[in-house]
Amino acid sequence: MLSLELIRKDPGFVKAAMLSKGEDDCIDTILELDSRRREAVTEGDELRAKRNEVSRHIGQARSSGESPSEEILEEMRKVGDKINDLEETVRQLDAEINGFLMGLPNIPRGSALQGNGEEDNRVTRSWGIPRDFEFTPLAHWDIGENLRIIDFQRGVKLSGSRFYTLSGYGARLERAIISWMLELHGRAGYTELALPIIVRREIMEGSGNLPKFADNLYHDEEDDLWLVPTAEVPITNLHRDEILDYNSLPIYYVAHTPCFRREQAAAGRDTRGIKRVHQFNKVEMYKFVAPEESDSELEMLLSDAESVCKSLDLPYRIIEICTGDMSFPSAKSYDIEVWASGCAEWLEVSSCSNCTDFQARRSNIRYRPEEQTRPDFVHTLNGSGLALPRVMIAILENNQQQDGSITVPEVLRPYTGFDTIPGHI
RNA sequence: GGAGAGGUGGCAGAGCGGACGAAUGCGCCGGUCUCGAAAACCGGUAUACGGUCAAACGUAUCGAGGGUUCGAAUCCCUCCCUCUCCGCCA
Repeated sequence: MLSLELIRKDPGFVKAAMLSKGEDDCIDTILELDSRRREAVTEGDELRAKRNEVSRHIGQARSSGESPSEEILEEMRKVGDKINDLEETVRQLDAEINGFLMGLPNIPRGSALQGNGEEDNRVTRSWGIPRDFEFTPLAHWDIGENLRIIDFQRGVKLSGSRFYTLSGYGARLERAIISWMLELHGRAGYTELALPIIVRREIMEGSGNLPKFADNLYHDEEDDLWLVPTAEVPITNLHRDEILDYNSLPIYYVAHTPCFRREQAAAGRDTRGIKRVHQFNKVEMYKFVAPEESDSELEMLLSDAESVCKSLDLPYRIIEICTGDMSFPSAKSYDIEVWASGCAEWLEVSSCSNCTDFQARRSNIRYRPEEQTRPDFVHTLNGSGLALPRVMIAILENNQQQDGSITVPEVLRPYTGFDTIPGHI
């Protein structure tokens, strides 16, 4: 959520920022509603001040035996009605203003790449060299079926299209990767969390997923509970309505959760394999930091995500996301894409974002810059570390051998308990 | 799911229609005393909005929302949450 104060103070700047994110401009409407709201609030406050005073006098008079005149009581009744009317007006205006504010994306960082859409994103650097194959590498959907480690049909049988089942070595490999990632980030200073993955409506609002992106979410109508599309959602709200101690920042968290996405908008895209599915596992890193640290913390977060790719020996490139392609809550983002030899594609395995104070405002997460000072909103950052299906794809496709077997990356072996997934069943 | 109890400031805990943003204690901050510390004593110690150069000041907030009343932390209704007991169940 954007600060109303900022919109009042510098509407031109906010308008330009919204435009760079491809957003329609409703700033003038907000300002208009806001000034009406403030008028009503002021009038209400004045009437209440009057009522408080008169009531005080009535109380004092009563205690010395006098009884108040019916005229005054009648007048105060009217004042009370007027106050109620004004309160209702303020409530309505609040709801309207809030509706607009909740629909506005975050303002990009000054250092963010300018651009209109995906085509303007920039590859900033890359690491590793895609392996040279002496045979034609298979895509993971073929590997998965050949080795009986990914079962597409039975996933569909259970839950419909875009669901799959891992079995045997496949399930064990994924579990091993998750454990290893959590340990890796744990050693880097991230505190591990195990979280609820169905959450209340306002939790989704706090992270920025609602009200705008309801289409992408699974929803339990009976209790108005929502399945999380990423651990970012519950972690953001972990410190909701809190004032964090001035010396407690930065706070680093890491969590593994299943993620649920309806992918309505992507109907028909990437229907093969496990690249784009409705339910997947992800390890997510998250930071709560002081505002002046968030730029450098983003670089560190990115480097923590990169370290996962490096350890797994997966060739990757870093994409700087331009303003027009940036996600709703983000002020600056990098994606990490790993190379998958079989489907011959760069796969997005991580997105690292600085959300500045956008989620902190929505979730009311503050800190004290110093002892005895006024609280201010924290900055939040999130980054996948990493998304499991695509890491699985890259490992299977890049590490496949001529005989059909898969070599397990060195670092995972203590976690898998096996070095190779055999090529023949 | 049933029955009962309860939700008040950083914490504990009083207040149950007017003088209550809220006693008291603890904690925390500042001071006096001390070579220093402890103890003791004195003072301060919420958040949001409006206001202002800054203040003063005004308004709101005692789980949330509604109601009664000139006036609600206090009375009434609805909802949420916590605890205890019973039932059911990984």
